[in-house]
Order: sequence, then C-alpha cells, then structure tokens
Amino acid sequence: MNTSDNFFERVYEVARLIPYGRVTSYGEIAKYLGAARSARMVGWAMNNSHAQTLEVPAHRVVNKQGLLTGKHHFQGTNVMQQLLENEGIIIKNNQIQDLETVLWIPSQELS
DNA sequence: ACCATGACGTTTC
DNA sequence: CGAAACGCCATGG
Repeated sequence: MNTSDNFFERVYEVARLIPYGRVTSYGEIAKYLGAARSARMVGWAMNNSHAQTLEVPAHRVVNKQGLLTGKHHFQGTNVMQQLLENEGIIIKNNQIQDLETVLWIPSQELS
C-alpha cells in the first residue's frame, strides 16, 4: 500500500494544487507525473481519493474535453457542476465552457 | 500469471 | 459532428 500509494499520492498532491476557479484534465496530471499514458489511473486514484485523509478537489479534475465525466461518482448528480460554477466556471450540459481559459496545466504552471 | 475493470485519450467509421 | 473501437496502464480477484 505505501509504495504503490506513491502514484496515487502524487495525483492527490497535484489535485490539491489546482488553484481556485481552475480545472485540469486527467491526462495533464498523468503527464506531469511522467505517466501520460496512465490517465485512466488518475481517475482510478480519484476513485480512491475519498480514502485519503485530506480531501481532494476531485471536482476540479475533468477529462480533456472539459466534460464532467466523474460527476456520477459524487454525492448527487449536479454537485460537481455546482461546485465548479461556484468558482466562476461556466458549465453547459456537463461540459465546461471556455475550457482553455480555466484549464490549469501543472507541467506548465509548475514548470 | 491471466482475466476483468475503469472518474481517459486518440483514432477511425 | 457523433458514436464506437482500440490502446494504455495500474489494481484486484
């Protein structure tokens, strides 16, 4: 659990670094971690994020399309959308508008 | 070691 | 433009 959690822990770490009013994609996180092909694992880690002591802003993590694919895993059906909209992000039909504006790339911001 | 699953991503029809 | 298929990789049984 400890050694393998390292991968997940990295995901949670980056997820918490997402600034307010910004979002990122699983692929970008995976890429930042050096596993660009492991975008699915990022989602898997998010699934286990609830097991983490510190809460992870998983609602700020969406797919490359800016689609709230993971909203189904939240408490309700539109909780994830409400949280993002509360941060000033506009969402239409589970899809983030002006994604390029709100998209936050760790490898770019964190260099 | 093999098979099945998954909050993704890209390519193809 | 929309849907489906394939690829990719880690975890669990």
